Amino acid sequence: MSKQEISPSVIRRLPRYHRFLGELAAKGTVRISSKELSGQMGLTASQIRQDLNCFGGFGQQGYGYNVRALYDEIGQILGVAEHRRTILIGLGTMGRAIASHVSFPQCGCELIGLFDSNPFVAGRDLNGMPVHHTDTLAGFCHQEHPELAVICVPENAAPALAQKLAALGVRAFWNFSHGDLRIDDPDILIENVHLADSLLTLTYGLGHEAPVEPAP
Amino acid sequence: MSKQEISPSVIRRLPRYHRFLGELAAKGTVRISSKELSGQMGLTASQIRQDLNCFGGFGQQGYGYNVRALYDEIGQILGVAEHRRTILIGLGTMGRAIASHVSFPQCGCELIGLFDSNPFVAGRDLNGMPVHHTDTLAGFCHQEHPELAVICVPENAAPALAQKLAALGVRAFWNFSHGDLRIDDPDILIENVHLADSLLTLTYGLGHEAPVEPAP
DNA sequence: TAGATTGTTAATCGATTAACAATC
DNA sequence: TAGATTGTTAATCGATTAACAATC
Repeated sequence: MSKQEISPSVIRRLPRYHRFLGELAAKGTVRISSKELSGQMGLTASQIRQDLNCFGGFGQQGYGYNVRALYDEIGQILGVAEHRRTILIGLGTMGRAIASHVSFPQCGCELIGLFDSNPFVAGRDLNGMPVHHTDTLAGFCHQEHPELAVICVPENAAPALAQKLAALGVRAFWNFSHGDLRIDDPDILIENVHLADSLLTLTYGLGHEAPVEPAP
Repeated sequence: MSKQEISPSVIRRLPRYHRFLGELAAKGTVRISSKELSGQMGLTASQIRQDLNCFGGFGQQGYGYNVRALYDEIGQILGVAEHRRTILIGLGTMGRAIASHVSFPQCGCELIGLFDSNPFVAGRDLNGMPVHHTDTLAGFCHQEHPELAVICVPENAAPALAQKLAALGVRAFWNFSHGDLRIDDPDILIENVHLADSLLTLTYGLGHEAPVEPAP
């Protein structure tokens, strides 16, 4: 129950557990054993039990886990029912795609503001939400106190923007600008997303096929 | 020089090294020590030297590493100069953003075809590239032999599509559909991108602030 | 009760860090 | 040469897997 020190590796796996359990629940599966789940997720049963036990005994010997209850527990741990006040800055292709494609409410986030520095974009709408001009950011933050900012501006604008937002009270950054964000305050959370990094692992993988060499 | 067995953790760090070195090179930095680089990247110098030595001695004692040479070496290892024939299927918001926002050439990939199943989208253009109808996929693959497919279709359509493409010779999948892809062939590479998973780590982090408890 | 499956401890494995001799 | 910094080995740390007693 108490939150001790959960290892980052475990935390990174939680959203995936949550997704799989959600799908099982949607399919009407009532109970599942760590063995069965391990088969579906491509993990070991041991690891699943180890992971879940970081947070407490959610299962029952001889039975397994109740899918719905486990789904809810993990959702609770992640905070999917929160309403983290979230803003998104930069409505280029990527910003628009993130705003439309990512389900913020399902991630415990409430999108309360969209911003762009282009006067032809600011003033318009996106999915029924008004887009504000970046110049109004400070005033907005003083009134609305967003905790989380999604950064979709060009690389050169990102560091200064993040610095400014941090000073305005934003405590977490989801960064899609090329180039890693770094803020010295250790209490500020930063998640740098680099899609190209992900693609490059495939490029690497394709380049090293069947490197079968004759034995020495 | 020979490619032995490089650990996945090292491979996942390579794109980031490549990015940082590219920026240093662009700034005109000629040489860098593992210590200096470690400071900039937030790693230990030890880890950097360990990582780079998986591939051979790129540095020079008493001097450090030549930025440009190291950048080129890592690019070489990743395969950034390749021309992996790549197709993208599904031109919803996300598909369009990926097509525009990700620099495929810089990742060693050549985008040779865009596909969508919506007849109002197929036949049109995206950034000067024609969008084909998904029905023409088989014929296209027989002629053009794409190796890599970017999957941006809805979750329910993704598994069947991937299966079909795998049968048509596609060897790597970059999957943006919600829900993990799994193909039993171990030679097929799959990179499942789940942006919501990344956002949820921030939600989790925000929810567990200052859990300072009184000492027992 | 017998069977199944967890929670949990112990063993293994891999990845990171530290240390230092080699060498530019 | 002296100083710096690598390449590389050894030590540490953390994460995964295996095993099994507890228990539903």
